[in-house]
Amino acid sequence: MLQSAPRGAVMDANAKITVLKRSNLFGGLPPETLEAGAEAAKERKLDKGDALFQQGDDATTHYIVASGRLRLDQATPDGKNVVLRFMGPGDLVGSVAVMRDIPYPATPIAADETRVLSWTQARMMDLMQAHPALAMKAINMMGGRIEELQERLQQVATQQVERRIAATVLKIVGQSGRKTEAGVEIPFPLSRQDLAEMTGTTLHTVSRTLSAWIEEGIIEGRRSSHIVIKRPHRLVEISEQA
Amino acid sequence: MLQSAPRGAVMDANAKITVLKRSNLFGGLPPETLEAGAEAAKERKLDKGDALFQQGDDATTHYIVASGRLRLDQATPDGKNVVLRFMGPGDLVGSVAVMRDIPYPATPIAADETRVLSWTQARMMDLMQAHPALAMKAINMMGGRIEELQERLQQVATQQVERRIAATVLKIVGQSGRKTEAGVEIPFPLSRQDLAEMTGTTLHTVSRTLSAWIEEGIIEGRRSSHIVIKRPHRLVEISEQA
DNA sequence: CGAGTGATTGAAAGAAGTCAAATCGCGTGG
DNA sequence: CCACGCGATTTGACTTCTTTCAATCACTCG
Repeated sequence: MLQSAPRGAVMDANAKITVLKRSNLFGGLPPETLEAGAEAAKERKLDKGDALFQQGDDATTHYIVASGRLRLDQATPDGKNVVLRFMGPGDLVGSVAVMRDIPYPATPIAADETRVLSWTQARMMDLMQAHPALAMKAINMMGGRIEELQERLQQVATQQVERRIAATVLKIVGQSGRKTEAGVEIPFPLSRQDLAEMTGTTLHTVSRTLSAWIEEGIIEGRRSSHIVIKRPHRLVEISEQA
Repeated sequence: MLQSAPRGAVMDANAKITVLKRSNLFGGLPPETLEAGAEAAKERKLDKGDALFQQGDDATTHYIVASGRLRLDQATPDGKNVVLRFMGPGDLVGSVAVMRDIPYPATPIAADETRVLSWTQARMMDLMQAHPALAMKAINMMGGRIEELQERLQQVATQQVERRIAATVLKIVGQSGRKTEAGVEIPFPLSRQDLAEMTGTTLHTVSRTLSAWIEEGIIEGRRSSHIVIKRPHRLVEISEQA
């Protein structure tokens, strides 16, 4: 029926509205705002490893993650890489750059098969004009991002590596953890390299640290692509240790 | 005349407008917006070392620095301290917390004698309602803060200490440097401890690093409260060195 | 089964932190 | 005006944490 729908599009209007309800930008707004937002949205599917856009591209589009997971990578001038954050359903991607009219400062890569909704700058402007609460939500969202960055800066600036890794794992667990029989599982692939680039260390140090945790029974066995935490409380202790 | 003006208030309406013109929030907005903003503003003077408010306080007030310099300190749960940034004339203080309705996440301390303008949450809301461009500017300001934090996170996560110190000194020079006969001067007191807390290192390492720079003739002599950079270009090299 | 990618681990080097002590500069009070 | 005391700074010696370098290993995919 919808001949113009992008390849791989499978979400109907209700599914889109459900996604928007969970999002930082539309969450808590009245139904007519959600409907207007859903109507204006396009859908796009990314396979694991695909980039949503490239760092340095002109920022023309707002995105919200519908399902799956994006890893936001920032390449440094000297060829290293920093993982700014992982983003899951409901998270806004690209909006800060679009609103400031600067190039995208990082590249979002699908950590798993991922679906996103998108709005052009113009459409989002119209939406914000028609629904002023959206602008307030945008401010709120950006404030949350600032808070998060300040916390990470503080961690990287003052804490030792093991604490940072513990805190990072716990944050991801808090955002995306799934309870299983064995413990809490991180439901998407998270490599040692990823953790290293999130915590500002090397994959070697991460590997050693996780090996020690496995030894201690804090997390589950080796070389499985999904990390399982068996003793979250112990991780909390590590993340708070003086 | 103005019996209700706070102690130490010395700015007339024009002086306030001049400050607003230079600010991130009001800069570039039409004269009537500036006038409305200036009219709604209160003034406050801080002596060196005074706190504008305390981390953890309810965020009820927006501030803009009129003159002087504030150091934004964040105390960590384990008793350390991180300097989030220095703020000078035109910079907004506290607004992120006010708009998100969360406690102030840090304490701004006057690094020197400092004057600020302030608006209650309600007054600022009225202003934003009456002048929609203000909300857009607020979004822009927050975006800039996010960018800055991402850059610092990247630095702390990937660069060695000397590079970070060099980059930090250069950033401060870019924001506040004054040219003198001897070189570029940072016109407010900046201790080794301050630099350490900005770069995530110890005052010992900062002291050693600056001593080496003095040795090399990059900056000026020791134990003077205002740092003078004699060879900025060399500092740029250090901040970019692989 | 072989290649390739990611992970693990040992050994050595290096960067920065900790501990400790001396020094300097400045303001205070005699 | 000068001695005293305090806080900031400098510096040396040592320790520790991380990284770097180098192999090896495990698992997955073709």
